[in-house]
Amino acid sequence: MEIKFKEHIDKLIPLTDDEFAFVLSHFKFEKYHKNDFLIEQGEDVDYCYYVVTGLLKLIYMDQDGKQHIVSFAMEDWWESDFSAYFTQSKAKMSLQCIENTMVFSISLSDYQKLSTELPKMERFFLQKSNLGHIASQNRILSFLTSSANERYEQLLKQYPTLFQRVSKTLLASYLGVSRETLSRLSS
Amino acid sequence: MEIKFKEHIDKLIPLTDDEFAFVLSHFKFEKYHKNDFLIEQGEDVDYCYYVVTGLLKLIYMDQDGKQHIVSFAMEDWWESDFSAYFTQSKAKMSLQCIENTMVFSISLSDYQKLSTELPKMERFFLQKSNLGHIASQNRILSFLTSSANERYEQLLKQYPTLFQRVSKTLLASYLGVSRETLSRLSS
DNA sequence: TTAAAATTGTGATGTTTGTCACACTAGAAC
DNA sequence: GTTCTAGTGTGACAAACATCACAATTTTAA
Repeated sequence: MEIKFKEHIDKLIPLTDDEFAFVLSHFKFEKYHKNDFLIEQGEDVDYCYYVVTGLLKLIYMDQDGKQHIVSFAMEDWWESDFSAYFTQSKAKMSLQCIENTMVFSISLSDYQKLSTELPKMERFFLQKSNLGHIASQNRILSFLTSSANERYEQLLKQYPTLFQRVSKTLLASYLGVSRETLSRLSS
Repeated sequence: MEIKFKEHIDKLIPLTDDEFAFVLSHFKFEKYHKNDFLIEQGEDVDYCYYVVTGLLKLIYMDQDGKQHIVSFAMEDWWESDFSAYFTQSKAKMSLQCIENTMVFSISLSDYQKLSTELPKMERFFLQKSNLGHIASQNRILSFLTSSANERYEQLLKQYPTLFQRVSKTLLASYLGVSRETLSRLSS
């Protein structure tokens, strides 16, 4: 588990073994089961998570009780309700396991401590945040430029493995169409 | 101009006058006219911009020649084609003036130098990036949960000033609906 | 194993939105 | 002033998509 985590960081910012041990001391390793909640809408968001293995969904439930998938979090992804995490406010979204999942979690105070004590990690978090921002912007672009059918094909191309791991109902919710419409799309 | 810039940074990370002078030495002050391009699709992206005054649009043009507004950049916003900027690749989007606009611009090498030499600024950029990521996620959420009509009302509530400054055609493009549909919406 | 729950496909129908067409207005350029 | 252009509203129609209903299948849990 730790090796995978180190390799993930090394891809952007190479660390010595000592540095990585120091990084690791700020994290907590946790195992969750399918359907467990890591974050629940309306409650405090104490941690940001790095997914080692498994699969999570970041969901928003609207007033009608309908679930919308803001994001899937697969292996090597960082996820949280970042807005609530950074401002220490109540969660607007829930983070729930689709599969059994193992994560490294870090509290906001440890995140800030680590960033200050080891500038390399601040650099790492900055790069990760920029990449996340870019990914979100691409998703916005796909809503602006593409039909449901095209968004479906783009997703299929970008994350081919997702389709064996996630129900079509969830995929539809991620794409922003009804499950019936998704079921009628070509390909 | 400089004072406004310093106050903007101070809101997140207070700087001494010396520190700010050092920051400023990495930036270039520029004036642009309405309809000028700061970034053109297909070309290099040499700078990231802080908008002092004025208004910009970040646009993507699809194969049919249709323009889609990824973002408006108002006073105090940071904007670029971040994907192309950070990876030093060709722009996928254009950044164009809606009004006469003044900016502070910074090259990627200066951005990296500044981040390294003054950790406070790396902290500042990290916080800005996180906020940008959160804003994008909220926009995604509005596509998932809301009709064109609701998205219009949300935008009206969040940026009431925008409506005196941009045409309805541009607003429609930002909201992801046709200009005719926007024209037919209530409120 | 067996009953209950979740998942998926598909028909019928209504709503939302896009596209094309045209008219009107206001401001910019000459 | 006049011409030109960009912006806007609106009708008619077509396409995309949502919703409701129901059946078939698979998965889950007892």
